[in-house]
Amino acid sequence: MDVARSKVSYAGTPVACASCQARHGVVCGALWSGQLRELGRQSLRRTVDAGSEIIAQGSESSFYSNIMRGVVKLCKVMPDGRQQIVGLQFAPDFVGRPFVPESMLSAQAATDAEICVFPRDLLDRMISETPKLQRSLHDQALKELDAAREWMLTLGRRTAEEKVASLLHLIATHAEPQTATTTSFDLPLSRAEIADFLGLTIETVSRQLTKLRKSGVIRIENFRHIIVPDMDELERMISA
Amino acid sequence: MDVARSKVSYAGTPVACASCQARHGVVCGALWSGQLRELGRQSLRRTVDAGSEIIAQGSESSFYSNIMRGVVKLCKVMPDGRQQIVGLQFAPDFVGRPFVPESMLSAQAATDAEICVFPRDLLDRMISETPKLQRSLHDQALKELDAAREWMLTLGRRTAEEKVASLLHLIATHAEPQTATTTSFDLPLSRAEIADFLGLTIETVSRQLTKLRKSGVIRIENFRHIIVPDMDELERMISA
DNA sequence: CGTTATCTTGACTGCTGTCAAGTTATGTGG
DNA sequence: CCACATAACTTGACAGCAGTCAAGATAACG
Repeated sequence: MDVARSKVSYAGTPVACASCQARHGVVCGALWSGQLRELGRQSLRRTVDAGSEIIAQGSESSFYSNIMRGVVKLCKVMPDGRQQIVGLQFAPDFVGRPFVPESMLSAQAATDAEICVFPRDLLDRMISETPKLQRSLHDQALKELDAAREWMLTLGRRTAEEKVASLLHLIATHAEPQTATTTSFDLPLSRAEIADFLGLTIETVSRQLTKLRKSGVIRIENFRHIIVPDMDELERMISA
Repeated sequence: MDVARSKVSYAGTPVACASCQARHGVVCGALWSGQLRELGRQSLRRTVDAGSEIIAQGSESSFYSNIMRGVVKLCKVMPDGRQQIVGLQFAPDFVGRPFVPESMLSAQAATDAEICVFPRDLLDRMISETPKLQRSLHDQALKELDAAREWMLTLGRRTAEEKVASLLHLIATHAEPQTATTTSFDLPLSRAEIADFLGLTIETVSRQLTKLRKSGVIRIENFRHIIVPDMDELERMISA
């Protein structure tokens, strides 16, 4: 792991867990206090900069993580350099591939992020001992599968304009849920990353964002900040 | 379910299970004999014609299935008719979405097929009582997730030629595993279905198949039967 | 204030889609 | 067995959406 670019501190006791973002998340929410204490003892928090790699594609990883803050992108790279983002994960999601140590994809921080790292073999043991944890991780896998298949529809059958609208909708609904029809958020991805998520080029992404801006569906401030005056109108762009 | 187009017979005893294709599959391989007997009592075999629907998108399904023979396609349809195949399943795979009765996708037989159908609430109960079964289904979900993400790379970043080669490779490695470098198989999908799996049109699929045939990578007999003289050469077309 | 990274915009190319015609396989009725 | 109809597939001509290449604008950084 890319320890050089991260600040490390020990989260030695459940005291640290008490106020944790992921305390009631997929993993920790399924543990009883003794297990939580043991996991807390063997876990550590890392602050990772945007762009730094948490798991490398093709490598053996002996760790799992929980996302405490920030956004993590899951990415596949081809030998010739083409790449495709195959998933976005938000706090307090779990990151890792249970049961298979070798990762077929890379996980990188898309934004500055904070993660809680713990040993693979410890969690694997807890999974086998804790049906509730197994069920919880099973649920998370199924949700990721649903999301992946939904995105396959976007990649295979939507136009560039619909793709960009789909991404904005995904971010808007996952990053910071709001009640009003007006929504605003910071994009956790650069134009290049958006292109890699949508199967487009940077230029096409930029052009479609401009088109959505000129048609009044969104406003853009400072490249990264997006304002959606009417979410219903954005949803109509997706036609599904 | 589309019972009208299927022949139904009861598989009342584990005797029927003894010679079953799925006996050691994801579900039945994880049950002890008492459970297997109960599941056998409440399950029934159906022979389904190619094209018939097993689960409808947006409907509540109270059944799960095991595929005994044939190929099942998982498909998402947009309101305007565009559609995307998001997964192919082969015997002895499990079909269904545990824990969520409403299906966000349709499952249809791609070829004539035989499936074993059993009640959702019964299996859900067995899952909660049987850690080994939970684990087995968790494994299947993770494998489907890996496959879905691999296909996202194909949909987003590969050319039409690479997409068609990827599909042939997928079928060749899943349908009938062979040892020799020469491989041959029947396509379980029509040109239209291939197009819906690859995010292309029928015409582009046809053109790329012709191109692969003229370049000697494949031979085509009777539209559906494909011969791959050298699998390595096919893999080189995919560049990954 | 200069340098660099990121993003936008424009001109043009080309891959894939659209539309249409032709071909091959399959099934039905005479 | 043949004539016909239908469905599935292939091929060709052309169009258009998204990619490529290049220049310029904006923001971030030292």
